[in-house]
Amino acid sequence: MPDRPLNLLLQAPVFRGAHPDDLRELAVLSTPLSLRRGEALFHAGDEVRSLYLVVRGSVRVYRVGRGGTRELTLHVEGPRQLVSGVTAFQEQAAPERLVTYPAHAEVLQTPTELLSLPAQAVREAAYHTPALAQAVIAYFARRQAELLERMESLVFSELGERLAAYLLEHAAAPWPLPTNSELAALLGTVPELVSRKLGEFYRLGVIRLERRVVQVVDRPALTELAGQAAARR
Amino acid sequence: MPDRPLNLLLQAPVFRGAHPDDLRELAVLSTPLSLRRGEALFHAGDEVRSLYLVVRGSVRVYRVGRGGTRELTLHVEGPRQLVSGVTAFQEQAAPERLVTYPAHAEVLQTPTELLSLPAQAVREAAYHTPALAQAVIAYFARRQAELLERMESLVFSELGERLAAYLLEHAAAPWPLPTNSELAALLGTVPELVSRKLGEFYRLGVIRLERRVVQVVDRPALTELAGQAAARR
DNA sequence: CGCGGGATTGAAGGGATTCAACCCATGTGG
DNA sequence: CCACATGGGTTGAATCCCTTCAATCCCGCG
Repeated sequence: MPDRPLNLLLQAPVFRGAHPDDLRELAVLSTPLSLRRGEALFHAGDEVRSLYLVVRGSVRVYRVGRGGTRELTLHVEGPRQLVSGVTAFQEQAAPERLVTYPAHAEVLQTPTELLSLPAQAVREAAYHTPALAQAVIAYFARRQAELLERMESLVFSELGERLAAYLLEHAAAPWPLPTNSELAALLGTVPELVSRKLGEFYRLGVIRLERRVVQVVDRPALTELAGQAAARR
Repeated sequence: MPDRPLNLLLQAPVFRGAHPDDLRELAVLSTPLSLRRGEALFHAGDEVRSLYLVVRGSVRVYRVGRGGTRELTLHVEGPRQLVSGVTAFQEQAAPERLVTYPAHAEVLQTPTELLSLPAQAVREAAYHTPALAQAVIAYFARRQAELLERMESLVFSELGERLAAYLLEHAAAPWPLPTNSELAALLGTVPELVSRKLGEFYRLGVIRLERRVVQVVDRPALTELAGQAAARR
């Protein structure tokens, strides 16, 4: 089916409200790619040429610090979400100063399917189509609000609160936890601490944990533990 | 002079590259206001009706946490900069869900002069004028990159490194320090710690400090102290 | 001269970090 | 079928930084 890319684009929140005609050209220019868990989509410092729409699977965008011993996950993007969407709109300040990715991106699930879109073309489309401009700008604004929330919880909340908030977000049903390393990167800490805190919650009886499958038992208590980290939801 | 607002708008980086005709309508709708140090521009939770262009003076945008005992300064905006620029572009998700400021804003200098622009009109203008859309989007992208830098340094660097980096940024000549409270809010900590670290740097001989006027004496050493927090500049 | 806001300093305590050891499940190859 | 390697996970202990509360100091100002 030749216009499947177009449908995918139309369903992405970044382009919400756009008319099919606005996206037809981009759909033609898009190229699909499929990666497996652990594979890198790009590295920090690479030149930005394209942006990626997740079709299936998920991608983690992260930065490394402390001489590589530590990672901070900025976003985890699932289907219909954009990777590097904001960066791709940075114009280069000078001809010799290339725009580069400010973070790394790696694939979390096998298989993960993506649509690669040329950054230049997307920019052009957004500038010249009011509906697209509106959607992109609104998307950026949402993104920034999310980043601020993230930043605030990292600065103001302690690890226990952040972990409790994380657990509450996914508490609908028992679900398998990511590895402690991944959790640590999400929460801005190290695997050891995640292990300790999880054990603490377990001993308190607010969660059940068996073979990495976790279930929230005492939601009020967990909400209490999340403190103000959860107050905003 | 009736078209002074227009000139101010034309000089703002947010609207860089715009044609005067694109901004004429906005200039007419703008209203000037003048505030003094300590006065609030808006509070978190207020409905977003306008965005502000700083003409003279400076404005601090910050969030409070830990039950009000602690503040985190997100940005300090000077002349030609926009306050609440990103938030003002958030469309309301539902008719009953107003868009509200996610942070507080207060004036740092007396006098601070601003131009208030109606959010709705600015949005419309940006959507329908390609040059404006381009400028606004580029501005958002830049802003997000800055936020990421900020977030990274808060997560990865220790207080001493952040303070050293801050001092280096302003090291061109001796200059008067803000109060310790303001510094603390910028660095994500409390005034006591700022005092301690400043004293430490002083005893190390890397800065001179007299009546709140600071001067970087040993720049290499300070760069060393800033560690990776300065490596990216 | 006393007042008040900010700055400094001390001390107690807690959370986070780091390094290291150990466990456990899985998978591989002899 | 077992030895072994591997990658997580868990736990302990030492240390460090940050936090918090409180006392004191300093300086400008009425």
